Amino acid sequence: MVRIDERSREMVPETKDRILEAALAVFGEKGYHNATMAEIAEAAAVGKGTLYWYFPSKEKLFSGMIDHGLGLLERNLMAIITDRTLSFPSLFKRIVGYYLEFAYTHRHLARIFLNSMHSLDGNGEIQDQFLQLHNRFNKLNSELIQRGRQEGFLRPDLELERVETVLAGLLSGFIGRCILIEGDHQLAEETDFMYDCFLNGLGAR
Amino acid sequence: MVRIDERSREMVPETKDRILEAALAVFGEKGYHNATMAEIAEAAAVGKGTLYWYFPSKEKLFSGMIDHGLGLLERNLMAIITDRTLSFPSLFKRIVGYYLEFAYTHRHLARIFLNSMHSLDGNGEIQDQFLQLHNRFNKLNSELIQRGRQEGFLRPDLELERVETVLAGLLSGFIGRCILIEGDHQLAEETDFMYDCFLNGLGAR
Amino acid sequence: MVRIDERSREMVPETKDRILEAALAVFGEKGYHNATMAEIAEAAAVGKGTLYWYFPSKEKLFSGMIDHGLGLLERNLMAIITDRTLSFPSLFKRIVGYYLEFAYTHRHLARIFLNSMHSLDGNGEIQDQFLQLHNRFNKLNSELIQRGRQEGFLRPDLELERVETVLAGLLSGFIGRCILIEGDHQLAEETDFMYDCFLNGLGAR
Amino acid sequence: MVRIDERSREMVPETKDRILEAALAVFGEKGYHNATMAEIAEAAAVGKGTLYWYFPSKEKLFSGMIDHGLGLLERNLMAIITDRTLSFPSLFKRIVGYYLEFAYTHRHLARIFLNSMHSLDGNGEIQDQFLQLHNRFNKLNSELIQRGRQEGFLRPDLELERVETVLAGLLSGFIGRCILIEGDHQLAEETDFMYDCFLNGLGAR
DNA sequence: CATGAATGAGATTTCATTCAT
DNA sequence: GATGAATGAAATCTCATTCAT
Repeated sequence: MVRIDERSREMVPETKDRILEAALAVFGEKGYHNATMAEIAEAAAVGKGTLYWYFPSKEKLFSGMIDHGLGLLERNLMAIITDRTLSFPSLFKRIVGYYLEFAYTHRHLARIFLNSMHSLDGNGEIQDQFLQLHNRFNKLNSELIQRGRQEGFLRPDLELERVETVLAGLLSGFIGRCILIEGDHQLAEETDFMYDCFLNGLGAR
Repeated sequence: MVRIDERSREMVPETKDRILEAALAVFGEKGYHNATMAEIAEAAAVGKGTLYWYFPSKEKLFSGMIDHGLGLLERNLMAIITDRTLSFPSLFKRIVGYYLEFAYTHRHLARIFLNSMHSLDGNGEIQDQFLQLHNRFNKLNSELIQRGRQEGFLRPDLELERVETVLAGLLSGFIGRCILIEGDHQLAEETDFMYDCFLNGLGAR
Repeated sequence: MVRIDERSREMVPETKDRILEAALAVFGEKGYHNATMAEIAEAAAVGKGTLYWYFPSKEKLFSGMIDHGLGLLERNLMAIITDRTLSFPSLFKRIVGYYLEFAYTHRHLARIFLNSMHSLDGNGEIQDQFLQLHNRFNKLNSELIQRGRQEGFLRPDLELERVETVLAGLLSGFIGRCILIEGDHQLAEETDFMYDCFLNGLGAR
Repeated sequence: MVRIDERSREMVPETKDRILEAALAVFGEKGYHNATMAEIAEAAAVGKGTLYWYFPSKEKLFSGMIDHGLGLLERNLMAIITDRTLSFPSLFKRIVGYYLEFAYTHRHLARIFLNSMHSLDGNGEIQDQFLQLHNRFNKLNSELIQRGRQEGFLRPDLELERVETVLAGLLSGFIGRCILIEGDHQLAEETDFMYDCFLNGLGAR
């Protein structure tokens, strides 16, 4: 009659969401170390102890928030890239456009994502998580590039890694602008520009 | 620009350098928050109190270290860009090549530099310093781009800001690789590739 | 002595027993402070809130558990000592034998009992309870000793308190061994030895 | 010129002693868990942080205090037992007398020592330390017993372990009285009584 | 100039207890 | 009667900073 559930605590999804939202806001605003659990609790309108009912440590809360937030980005990008009906130009624009749109609508997450690449802020486990995350996104970008090659849009002689670096750099640059510059962005134009730039460069003629 | 208001604090340059080196090593290895003044003091082989003779706070030490380290990069880039005898292709390669070489030989600094772009690590004052730093580097890049335009190497119709973003993104991508990937890099090749990519893109034909 | 002032709290005896058993197991295994109400609830297969239906606080649960567990020991020892048909040697062996047997079959309780003597674990109220408990057991031991005296088995010149101390010490030593040493003990032999030791000492001849 | 001592922090013996004294007083009064670092700091008239300059954790402070305090007892008992000029009766009385005297003058330590035998208060490492401590004292007692045997004062047929248990029990009983009962004790008389009791028992004749 | 023992504000974390369901 | 999500007081511990020497 009484069931002991030693696996996981009973959780109220609504509360968990409030905590994740608050964590995103506070971590995104002040960074991992400058954010305090007290602030997050206040932002989530729960007691400090409640945070620990849902996440065993500050670290896991941060990491859970990352998974929660960037999981959406990853899944959506996955959905786009596995759509085999899109030709490379459309695919590129869909992917890059979604990156930008996501950055635009989730600035906090985007900032954390950019920071995470070379950051030493967190501790070992968080670093690991970020490393794996970047590997997954890189693999996704790599897939995009290979589609471009197969369809003959990209120079076939180039080392894959270098092309990945170019794409990652461009994304990082433009996502960074979405974060830094307030006001609205012409995402579609920006995307077209990136496509043009990626394929044809910025040289005259 | 030269301030002489650190009134009567007598300093031994040798000691100050040791501290700056130690700060670079420790901050570069562990990040701002995970580094402790005790560690830096030990690495510099001075007492903790001595750090405070030379720098009034952890924050100022960090910021002083940045100025010290990236000042060299900035001055050398300045020297290159003010050389009006170089044509755009040489200029581009000299600038970009020096960025990469610097990143390669000063990994800690390069990592801190990349982190700093979107980081929330430090507090307000450090953020400000980083903002100004990035503005200066961006101005420098902007200068390079405008030389390219004037000499007719770059499409004249493009918004300057976008081109800046592309250049910054490419640099960020390739500097990131210098940091992440151990072993030696073919910096000259990499530079040529970036030039090619920047002007002609990666599209077939 | 029987109080009926726990007014209208309706309790299911079966549940209360499960809680007491669980409390004994957990407190006995980890001590008062290292045991948590959550653990006890889980061990009892009830919700945390249920503990508070039966006991108003952790402290009272602990203290209730002591009464419940050691009450049995006390009542049985009482039954033995009030048996006026036994001569001192039999009485001593019955009493001591029962102490050892009880310690052997209720290690957790025995450990708690031994700890309690000089422990500072709980707070004031628990200390008081332990003090009274030890006074009662001491009175019981005292009774045994006086029977020995009356029947001429013990030296009549000795201060009662000292003899009590000797008996308590011996019990504490041998009960401690029951707890520390796994495997089976020859309780009957041990009891005989204690009797011999108590009366004749361990000196040669 | 500058020596980096990575082994251990520079410590002021006077301060360390104040801390150890304070720790003894507070732990001895309230037990491990009920004592707080804040209280100990206040009792030692130092800042909370200073405790951590001298001891890396509450646990190590406790454990350091034990070593410091009981080390004296152990060394002095060792000195007595290695004196081969003493015959068993004198040796026994010197040893037991010193135990009692120590308990009498260091009640806090004695209480902690008695508690420690079966306590579950501390955590794993502290338990280990106590285990080793008790083993060492037991070995010492064992040595005393064997001297008694060799010199023909003790029955040769008895199992050593049982005799150890008797001695430990007696000590525990009488040390316990020193702690519990205020006012002065006739330590010499008590010692003589223990000797008598140990050798001849308390039986009539 | 240099030192490092001392400090205490502030952070994370635990857990007995409550109460709406 | 029973539950377990929620709470917050209180504890441990860190570390930038100070200051007497």
